[in-house]
Amino acid sequence: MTKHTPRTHFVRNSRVLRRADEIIDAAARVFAQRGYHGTTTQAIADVLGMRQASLYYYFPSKEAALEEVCARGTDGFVGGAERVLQLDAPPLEKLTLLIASHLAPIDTMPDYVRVFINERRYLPDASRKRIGRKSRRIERIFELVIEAGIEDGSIKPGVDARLTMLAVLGMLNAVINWRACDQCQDIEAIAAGFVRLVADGIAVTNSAVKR
Amino acid sequence: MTKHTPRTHFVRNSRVLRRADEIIDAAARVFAQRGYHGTTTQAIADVLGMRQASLYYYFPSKEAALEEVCARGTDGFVGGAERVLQLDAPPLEKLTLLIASHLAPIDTMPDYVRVFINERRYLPDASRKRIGRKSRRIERIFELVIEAGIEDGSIKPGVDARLTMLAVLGMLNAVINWRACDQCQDIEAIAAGFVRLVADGIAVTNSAVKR
DNA sequence: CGCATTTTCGATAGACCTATAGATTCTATA
DNA sequence: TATAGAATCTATAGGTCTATCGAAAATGCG
Repeated sequence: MTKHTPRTHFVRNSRVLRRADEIIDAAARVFAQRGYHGTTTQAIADVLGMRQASLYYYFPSKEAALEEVCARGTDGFVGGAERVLQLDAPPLEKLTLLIASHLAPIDTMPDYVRVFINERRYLPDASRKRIGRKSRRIERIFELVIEAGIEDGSIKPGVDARLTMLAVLGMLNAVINWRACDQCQDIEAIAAGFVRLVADGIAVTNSAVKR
Repeated sequence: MTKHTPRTHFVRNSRVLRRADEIIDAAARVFAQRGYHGTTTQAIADVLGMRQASLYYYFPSKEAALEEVCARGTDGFVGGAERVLQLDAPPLEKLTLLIASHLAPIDTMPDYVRVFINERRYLPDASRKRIGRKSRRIERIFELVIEAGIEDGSIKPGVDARLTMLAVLGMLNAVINWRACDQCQDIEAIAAGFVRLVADGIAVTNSAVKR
């Protein structure tokens, strides 16, 4: 009753929510830079100019902060992908939109995405599985669209949908790791380049000559 | 003079070398699984059934072990890529070989590669730069081969060599992260699938109809 | 302004981790 | 088998980190 018990971890008014947001944002930044285990709660507090202990008014543990950062990282992806899947468009166009949609969070919230990609494996079992489900859902959406393309004849029949999906997601997720240091290409150009690569390949197919 | 000073860290006979190898191998395994900062020297010792303190007979620090693991991780890549570059073959064939060659270490020494890819950023400045140079060399080799293809007309003139290189390395390096959990496809099939994707794309180019 | 509530703070317990030091056991050889 | 040197051990200093607790400051409301 009269004990300390900040109910804040359960009920949250908008002020608390906003401050919690700032903390999550700082956590995302530091986790992204130094990795989860390489990050001290002190470092997170430093970003905000507050004391290390004060963080615990908003979050029960460092692990909980990681969980929240990862959750926001995935949601950026899932929402967009799910929306593209619902569209009424030919598969190749959907794939184009999926690629652009997947690059969006990488562009707008790179820290969250980076943490989601690189640090989610350090989550406790329960939440890692939850995040894993979303992650597999994203994969499945790419796979479904590619399969649809094979079925309607717009994608080559021999193509391995699963392998292609893994390849495409691989190149997309890699952007997170080179965008920072590389000559920061604009995201539209990257998307366009990827789409051309995936759709048409880079080889000059001199079909008349070759067969 | 008569002090303890095990010279082992500097002079190494073959016995010491072999044991050091075992330790590095254990370190690679644990680093790969839990990340550098998530790994305790105790966990490395556990793998070998030896005491935590005994590791320090072979290595001056945990950081030095990471350095060695990363070095071996890169060397697997660089050697192969450099050899392919020297070959006298058309660019597209070189690219095919580069892809296969890059997948080889991922297949045969996944722990080292994983650590190299995910943990190298935690190396101290000096060695991180050294590793970084090798890493950039690998990128450059892919880029050179693609550029050569553009010049000799076997690769489409509009292709962005740098972006393509980043895409290809992205999909290749991603293999490390799904090979373990996914239905472990054989590496040859993965290589073949990637080559087809990169060279020809997945879209049905109904050139007669489309233009 | 005075009081209740919310938010932040200082201090630190308790756990854990790297790396060192000196003792001890193992190994090989004469 | 006695001995030197190599390899491993036990113990722990010294440091860091998370999370807690109760006090203090800030906030907002009557």
